[in-house]
Amino acid sequence: MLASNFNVRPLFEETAAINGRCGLGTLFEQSSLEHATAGEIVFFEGDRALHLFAIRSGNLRICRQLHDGRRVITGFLTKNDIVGVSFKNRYLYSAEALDDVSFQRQTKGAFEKQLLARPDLRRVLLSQLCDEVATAQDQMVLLACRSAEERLCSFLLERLHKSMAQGFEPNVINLPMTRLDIADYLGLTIETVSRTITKLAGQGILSAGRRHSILVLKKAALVQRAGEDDATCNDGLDDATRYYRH
Amino acid sequence: MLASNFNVRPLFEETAAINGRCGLGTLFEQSSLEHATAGEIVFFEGDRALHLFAIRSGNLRICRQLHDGRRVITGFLTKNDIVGVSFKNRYLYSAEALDDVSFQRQTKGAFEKQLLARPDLRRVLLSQLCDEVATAQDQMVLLACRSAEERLCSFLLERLHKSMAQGFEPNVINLPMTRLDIADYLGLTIETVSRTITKLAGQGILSAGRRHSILVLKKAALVQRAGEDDATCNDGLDDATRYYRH
DNA sequence: CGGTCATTTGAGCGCACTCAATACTCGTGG
DNA sequence: CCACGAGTATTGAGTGCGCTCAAATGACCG
Repeated sequence: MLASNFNVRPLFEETAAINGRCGLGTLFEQSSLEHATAGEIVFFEGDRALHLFAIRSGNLRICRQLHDGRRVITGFLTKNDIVGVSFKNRYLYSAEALDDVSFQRQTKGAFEKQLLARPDLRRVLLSQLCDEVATAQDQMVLLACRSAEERLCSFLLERLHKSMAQGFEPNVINLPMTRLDIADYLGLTIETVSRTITKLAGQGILSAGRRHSILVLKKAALVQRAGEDDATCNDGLDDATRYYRH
Repeated sequence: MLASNFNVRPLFEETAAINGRCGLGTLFEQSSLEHATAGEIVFFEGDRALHLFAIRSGNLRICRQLHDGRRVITGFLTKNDIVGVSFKNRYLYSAEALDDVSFQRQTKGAFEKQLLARPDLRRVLLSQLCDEVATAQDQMVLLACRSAEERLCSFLLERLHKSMAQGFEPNVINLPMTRLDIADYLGLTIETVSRTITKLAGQGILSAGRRHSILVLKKAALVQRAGEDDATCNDGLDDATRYYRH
């Protein structure tokens, strides 16, 4: 195994800023636009991994299915994300549309070929891979030792940042996924997710208005209940001596 | 985010086979050998990430510490592993010696510079990164929805494969880590790990002899209790139609 | 307005956790 | 070689968080 440790945020913002001009998405521009509606599956876990996909609008969930029916969602994708980067013969997970999705596809061969001529994009690819490793490790920490409330608060904050970045009203969380999706992402049941949201609303921290949007009333309380918020803690870090004991 | 899906096994075996001749380890060969003993910390979470490390012998644990004292082990490293690959300013985790460890180090700059001249090694690096992403996602599935017994059986099988690959006697699991390390890796408590091992031994599946080695008596039972074993299921897959419903 | 699906709410249970005590391992020194 | 001590592991008792099963309510669409 190779343990890595990558410059997530700065590079991510960089790629976000240059997307459409220099991002990996440019490699898909000659492909025709395809569409999927809520519940449609772009590709299945186990399918031959022939293509990569660039999401242009809408949202996807990335799922892994256990043979007994249990499901884990390992991530949610949205505009400007790329999915299917792979050296493996078959996809290790399914990609399913949460709502109306439009995307472009590209064969693996053509993608790799174009990449050979673009050292700058190779670096972007690497940085996004790194981002993914870091995200996966954060998720491992969350799943390994956090309570239901901590998990949900963490998730809601993450979503709040995404929503604000996408231009939603301040303090409004946009949730394109269902409660069941959230549960499968956080390693909880749908009932526990629901109960926890209700509890937070009862404490005046949230106001769960409609199904797919939640208003945050006390962000500070949310941060506190999330335990140490990964995002805010791992970000700046330019000075030494941090939070560990020994 | 960028969701990836990589050719884990074949590439891994390739890198294992060529290690010492063409692997990433060659980039460390001019460095002097350093040593650490059990409990020593090679680098801390939060330290400036200046170096990469190539493990030459012994075992390490990779830890993340939460500010309230909880700890998660995200992986174990051993001979021929590289740690510290990073575009980030600071390490996101600590690396601690489980036993007597010898390693070589290399600055990030020198590593990257040498890599520029070696497209073959760039590919190895990428493949190992992919391996790590796949491993992390397997772990997410394990942590999100498996019982204590499933987790432990999964872990023991994983360790059994590693032990046999390293030339231990057949069906003997070598465990360089403590029960607490195992617990922090599997998202359990030390008591639950201990109880589960006792239970499996009582059922004649294991024989927990000394502290750091376990004899497997019924491997099939272990596989069955692990649920679907990720390794064996994700491996071959050359034919279509696999285990999902829809 | 009715039907379907998503969500909420309730009651009860069980797995894994916590706290606590005991037993084992292994290294060290008498 | 044995006795001792510190760290590690096992075992026991009891509890609680999140799960399961079940029913009611609410949202959305034709």
